[in-house]
Formats: sequence, structure tokens, C-alpha cells
Amino acid sequence: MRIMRTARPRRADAARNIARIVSAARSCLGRDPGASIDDIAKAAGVGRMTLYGHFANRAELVEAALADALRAGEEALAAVDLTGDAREALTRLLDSSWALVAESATLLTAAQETLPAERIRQLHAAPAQRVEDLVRRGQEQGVFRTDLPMTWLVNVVHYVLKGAAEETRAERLEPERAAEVVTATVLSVLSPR
Amino acid sequence: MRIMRTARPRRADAARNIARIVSAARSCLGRDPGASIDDIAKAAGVGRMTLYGHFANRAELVEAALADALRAGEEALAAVDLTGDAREALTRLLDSSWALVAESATLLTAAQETLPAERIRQLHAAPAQRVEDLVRRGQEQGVFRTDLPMTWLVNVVHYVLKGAAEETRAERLEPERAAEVVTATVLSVLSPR
DNA sequence: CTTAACTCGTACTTCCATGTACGACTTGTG
DNA sequence: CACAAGTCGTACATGGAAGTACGAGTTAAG
Repeated sequence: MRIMRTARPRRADAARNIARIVSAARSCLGRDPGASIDDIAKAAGVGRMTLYGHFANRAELVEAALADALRAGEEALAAVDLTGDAREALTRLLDSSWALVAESATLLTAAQETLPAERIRQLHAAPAQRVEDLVRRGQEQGVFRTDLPMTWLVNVVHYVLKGAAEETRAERLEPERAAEVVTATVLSVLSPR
Repeated sequence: MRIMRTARPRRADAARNIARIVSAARSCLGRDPGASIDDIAKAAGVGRMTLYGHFANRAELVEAALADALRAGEEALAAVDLTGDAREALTRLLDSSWALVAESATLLTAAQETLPAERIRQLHAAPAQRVEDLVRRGQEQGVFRTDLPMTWLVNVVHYVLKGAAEETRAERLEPERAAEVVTATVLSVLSPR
């Protein structure tokens, strides 16, 4: 996104187009990680040149799309009540996360091909921290296991979510059951032996 | 691989080159799913034209590489004792699978970008069946859960293995601990509540 | 040793996506 | 309404990888 150094305010139509482009990028890259700039511009109902007017290159666009998806996710997740029994809190968190992750799993793949790993890690810091805090709290309550590395416990949640997204896409798992299956699986992984 | 219709025997040097190419393809695609034909030919110590003499296109080559990896896997896994307690059998199977899957996870990604999903499913039929049989036997013994769909139980094993491979590559998980962590995780997922 | 099989360099065509350059047209905004 | 801001089509330059064509040289096998 073009940097406005001292804030000559952006024109309303430009702002609207940027929003449409980012949204189109999220949905196109969410379907096909290799979607071309052209595809995205078309999906946004905008000329390719307009797109280049706002994003200098593919990487900038992908980053904006990923950042937007994560921002939307943060918003939804901030509303989740994480107090009380850690297992129940995790269930609530997964219920809210499921749709989000399923939607953006493919987008993340696209990002991994374009953006440096470090940048992606930074963008994910907030949601990862949220899960880590919850897992730690569960460990202190004695309801979550402590015999595996913390990073693994946190990331395996992500892998299970991604797997479920793939199973759903391949129609081997009914979307209605997905959240339940994910929750049951993750709780099993986190429970002490 | 060029089809020999009525079996004029292949020359020894050609057979050797084919083997080198397939092996190079496995290792190149195992590092970078987007490796070019040229890269692979170079890694095999062979001219690009020689490669095209044996494989008409990229897809054929990728398929040969994947098939070879799976063939090697089958060989190793056929030796595993799957009798007795299903949990112990699964532990043995995972110990042997771990290195194999870690090695070929990226190759599989490459295949998914080139080959039709159906073809990949076919190639994986044997190993998937092996896991499924074992899970079913565990269920009959009452040591594995029955409240989640069979396809999920089978595939989640794969997702955990792939996840562990990624964690290892990112150096967030020590290779020595990987097998243990995978086993503990998978056993937790499969155990009844 | 003869021959067919195989190797492999060079050079070429094709294809596709990225990114740039130009310029005319349209539309918000003060 | 005037002008800057923004749109966007056409055209072009670049670059990388795929796959083809040719042909001279090399080598295995009977």
C-alpha cells in the first residue's frame, strides 16, 4: 500500500478500490495460491493498472491480504471469553477460529511462497501468543500436558486446523462436523496422558 | 518413462541414468517443490536433453519421483511387525514412517501442484490402507476411539507427521525428539476419551 | 566391429506472469 | 468549476521455465 508520508487525505474512491482489491486478493489467493495479479484485479472489478497504483508488486499485495485476514481474525477472537476452565476456553476459541483458519489456510500458503518466513511469523505473533497463553494457563490448572515442547503444542493446533480445512475441501469431512472433530482432536492432544 | 512396447531391453547406461534422475528429482523436489527440470538434470549429473529422452514432461518426472519414494516407503514399512497390541504396533509403524514422511513431505507438495488429485490418491492407497487396517484393529481391541470418522483418524496421522516435518525444518523441533513427539501426539489423538 | 541406442550441447520457439511507460479519460474535492 | 487524484486500456520490456529440433559424438551389446 502506497505510503502517504504527511497525510494528504486519500480520495474516497481510491480507498474503496483498495478495500475491494484486498478483499479480492483474500478470496482469490484463498482458492488458488498461484492466482495472478490479473485474476485478482478482475475479481476486484478494477483494472490491473489501478492495482499497481496501490501495490508496487505481488509481495506487497499478498502481505496486505494476509494482514487483513489476520486483522479480521483478531477482531473476532478478541470477543472470545478465555477465562474459566482452560478446556472450555479452548473449545470456545476453536469454535471461533475454525472458519477463520479454513478460509485463510490457502492464503497462508500463498504468503509462504512470496514473503520471508520472518515476516509471516511477525504477522502471526498475536494469535500464536493467544493460544500459548491459554495452553500455559491450562498447564497451570493441571488440565493440559507438560511433557511436550510448548511450541509443538501451540503449532500442532494449527496443523490440525489446516488438516481439517483440507479434508473439508476434499469433501472427506462435512463442514458441519469440522469444528467438533477439530475440538475433540485438539483436546485429546493437549490432555495429560 | 518411455514405454518399451515389446521389451527391446534397455541399455545399462540408460537404466543407470534413469535411476540417477529419479533420485535427483526426489532430493531436489524434496527441498524445493518448484525445482526446475534443469536443476534436476544438473543434480543428476546429466544433460537436460537426456532427461527429456526418458521423461516427456515435468508431470511424468514428478510422478516417477513420487512413485519411487512410495515404493521405497512400502519396502521399509513391509518389514514392520503390526501384530499384537495396536498401540505398540502403531508406535513401531510411526518410528519407521517418520523419516520417510519427513523426507517426502515437500515432494508431495510438488506432486499436488502437478498431478491430478485422483492419481495421488491412487499412489497413496497402499500406505493409507496399512494405517486404516491398524486403526480398525485397535478399535476392535478397544484401545482406539470410535467417535470420529475413520478417514479423519487416518489422515490426521499424516497431518501430524507433516507438521512435525515442518517444525523440524524450521528448527523449532530437534530431529531426535521428533519421532517421540509424533508418537505421543498420535497416540493421544487415537485413544478413547 | 558394427550398429543401434543413447548422450547432450546449442539454439530456438512458446508461453505466461511480472512490472513499466505512456497518455487520455473520469471523478472526487476544496 | 478547476485541478489534482485516480482510473485504466494498450503497448512494451523482461525473465524464467517448458518443451522442440537438430545433429554430432559416444558407448553398450550382440
